[in-house]
Amino acid sequence: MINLTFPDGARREYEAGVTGRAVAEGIAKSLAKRTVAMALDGRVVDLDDAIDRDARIEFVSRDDPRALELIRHDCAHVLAEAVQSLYPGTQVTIGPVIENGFYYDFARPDPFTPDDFPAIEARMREIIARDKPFTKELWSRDKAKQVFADKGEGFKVELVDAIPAGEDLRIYAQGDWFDLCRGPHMTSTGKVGTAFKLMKVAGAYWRGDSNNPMLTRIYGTAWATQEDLDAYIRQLEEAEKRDHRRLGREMDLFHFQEEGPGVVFWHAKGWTVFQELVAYMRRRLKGDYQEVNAPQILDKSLWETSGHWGWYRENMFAAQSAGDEAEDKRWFALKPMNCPGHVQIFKHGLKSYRDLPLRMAEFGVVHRYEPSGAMHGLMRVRGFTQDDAHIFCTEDQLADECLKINDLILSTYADFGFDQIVVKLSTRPEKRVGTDAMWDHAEEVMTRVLKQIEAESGGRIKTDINPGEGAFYGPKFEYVLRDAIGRDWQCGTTQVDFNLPERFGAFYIDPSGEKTTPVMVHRAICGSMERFTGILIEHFAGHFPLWLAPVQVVVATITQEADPYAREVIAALERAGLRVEEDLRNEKITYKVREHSVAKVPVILVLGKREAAERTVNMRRLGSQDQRSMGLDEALKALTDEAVSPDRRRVRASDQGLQSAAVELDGEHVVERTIV
RNA sequence: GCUGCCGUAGCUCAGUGGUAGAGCACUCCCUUGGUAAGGGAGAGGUCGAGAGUUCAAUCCUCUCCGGCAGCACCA
Repeated sequence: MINLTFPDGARREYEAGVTGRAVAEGIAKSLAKRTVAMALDGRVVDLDDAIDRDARIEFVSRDDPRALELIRHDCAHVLAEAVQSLYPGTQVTIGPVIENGFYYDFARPDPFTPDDFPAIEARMREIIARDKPFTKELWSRDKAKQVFADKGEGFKVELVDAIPAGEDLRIYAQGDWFDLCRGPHMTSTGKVGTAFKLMKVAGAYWRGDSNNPMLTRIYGTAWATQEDLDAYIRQLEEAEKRDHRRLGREMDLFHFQEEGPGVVFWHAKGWTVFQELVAYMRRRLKGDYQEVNAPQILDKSLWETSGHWGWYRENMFAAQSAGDEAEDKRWFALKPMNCPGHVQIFKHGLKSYRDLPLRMAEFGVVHRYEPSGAMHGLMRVRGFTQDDAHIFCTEDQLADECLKINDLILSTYADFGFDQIVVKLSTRPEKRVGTDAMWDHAEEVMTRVLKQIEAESGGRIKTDINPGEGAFYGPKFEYVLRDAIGRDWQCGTTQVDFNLPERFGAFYIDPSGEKTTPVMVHRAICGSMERFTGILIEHFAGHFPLWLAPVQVVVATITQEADPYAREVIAALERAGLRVEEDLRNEKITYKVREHSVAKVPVILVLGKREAAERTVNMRRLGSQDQRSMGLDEALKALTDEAVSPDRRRVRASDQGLQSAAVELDGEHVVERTIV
C-alpha cells in the first residue's frame, strides 16, 4: 500500500502501482475527464503512470500553467504525424518545446515552405479531432533500433544510440503513429485544442552542428486558449512595430546600403542619440578612468603576439597599401579589439604598483568580419564602437575592481530603465591558456564576487553559471538585461585576462622592486554602442526620454503672423540648450502635428496669433491629445528640467541633499508619461 | 558560412516575354487654416549586377552582390 497526499492535505491509501487515472476516477469522473496529466511531488508525469511509492499528487488540468508545455509538446507530435501522413518519406528527428511554442525538425529532400502550412494545419486539426489517446510503451534498445531502421528513420536510430545505456526507451503512440520521446504527454491528442498556428520554416543543422546535414524545421506556437494565441500574435506585431530597423528609417536615424554590408551610415538624428549616449558614458567614467585612443590599424605582427591572428584570423579585416608599386606592402589589421593597443599604452613608461589599479577606457571603433548571416541591423554589425576599458591591477585588487565595475554597469542600466538583470559567470573552456592554478584562483575570486553581487542586490539581480563558456584567456561575467517587451540582451561583460599582459611583456614594479605582470580586466557596459542604441530604440519604441531624443522640441506655427514670435521662442529654447526644430511651413497645424508625431518628437509647441499676443506657448506631448497653454518662461523651465540626464539629476539631487528616491527620470517613468 | 525566401521611384508596394504604375515623400502654385493627412500641377526608375535562352528579358535560366527568417558563429 502507498500513501498519496492531495493538494488539500488529505491523505489516502492506495494499492501500490495504481495509476493516476484510477485515482482520479475514484474521486470523480468529472475530475478524471478534465485532468490531462498529474504531478508527483511536483514532477509532471503521464496520468497513466503507475504510482509505486508515497507521493504528493496533483491533477493537472488543461488550464494549469504547467499544462502549457504539454500542449506544445503534444502539438509537436501532432505536427510530426500530420507531416508524415501528408509527405511520406519524410524522416522525423526531434521536436522540443521552446519559449512561446515548439518546433519539429524533419529530414526531407525538398524543404517545406509556408505554402504547405494550410494543408498541414488542416491535417493537424483532423488528428486532434480524432482524439486518440497517447499511450506509452517501454522498448528495448534493439527493438527500437530495428523498428526505426525498418521505417527508414535513420535519425531516430542515431537518437536511440545517443541515449545513455540503462535508460528506458519510451515510445509514445497516438493511434497508429508513434515516436521516441521522453514525455510526458497529455491523455489524448484532443487535449491539444485548436489554439495553435504554424509560424515559419527554417533550416537547422542536425544536432546543432554545422558539419551535419541541414534539416527543415517547422516552428509553431500553441496556447491553452484562442485568446492567448491572439494575444501572442498581437505581441509579435507590437514587437515588429518597435523593430529598430523600421524605426531607424521612419525616424531618419541611420541606414545601411549594399556597398557597406554591416556598417552603419548614421544620420544626424541617430548620431545625436549615439553621441548623447557616449557623452553619458564619459560622464560616468570621469574620475575613475583615463580615456585613451589607440590606432585603428596596426601591423599584423602585433595581432600575432596577442594571439588574435591565430585564433580569429577568419574574422579579421586586413589592409595594405593599395598602390601596386608601394614600397611598403606589409599587412595591417583593422583592430578587432582595443586591448593590444591599451597594453602598448600601459607599457609606455615604467609603471609602479602605485599606478594600479590603472583604468584605461576607450570608445574604440573595432571591425570584425562577421558571417554574412549573422548581421542584423544595428544589433550585429561589422564595424562598431565599444565602450571598452582595461583595468590593470594586482591580484589583490581584482575582486574590488570586479565589484566596482558591477556597480557601474548596474547603475547605468538602471538609468535607462532596465531593472531585470541576470549576471552569468562563464567558467574555463576546453580551449584555453594559463595554468589550472590560475583558473582555480580566478574562478574562486569571481564566484565570490558573484555571490556578493546577488546578496547586495537584495534579490533584484539574478545570477547564473555558464560552465565552459569563458574566453580562452580567462573567466568572465556576462550581464544580460531584459527590455520593455521581454527580450534579453547580453550587453555588459567583465573578463579577467592572465594572458595578454604576459604575451606583450607588460609589467609594473611591485613594492619590493620586482617586475610583476599585472592582471588585466576587460570590461564593457553597453558592449557595442551601436547595438545598445538599437536596444534603446526598441526599448522605448522610439519614444526616447527627453534627454536622449534627437529632436526634443518642434516649434510649429498656425499662421505666418506667428513667425516672428516663433523665432524668438526657438532662440530662447536653443539658448537653454534644447535641441529644437522650427516648422514655419505653409501647412495646416493638423498636418504639422501628424508629421512630428509620426517622427516621435516628444514636444510640439504650437504658436498662433493668441500665443504671440500673450507670449505663451501651447504644448502638446507625444502620445497625448491634450494641450497645455503656459507662459514661455514656465515652458522653458519645465523642459530644461526634464531634459536633464539621469546621472546629472542624481548629482543634482545629492547636491541638494535629497534621497536617491528623487531620481525619477529613468527610462521607465518617461515612457509611462509619453507613450499612450 | 548553411537552408529557404526576397530585391521594381527616397519609402511602402502593384505589374507584364514587346524597355513600367499607385500612394506617401519631394518641387512649384492656390490656400493662412487652432492640434494626427486642404486642393492642383510637376519632377522622379539602366526594374540589384553580370552572363545565357529568345526576334525581343524587369519577367525565364545560371552566377555574383545585398537583404529577410532561422541555424551555426559572436575574441
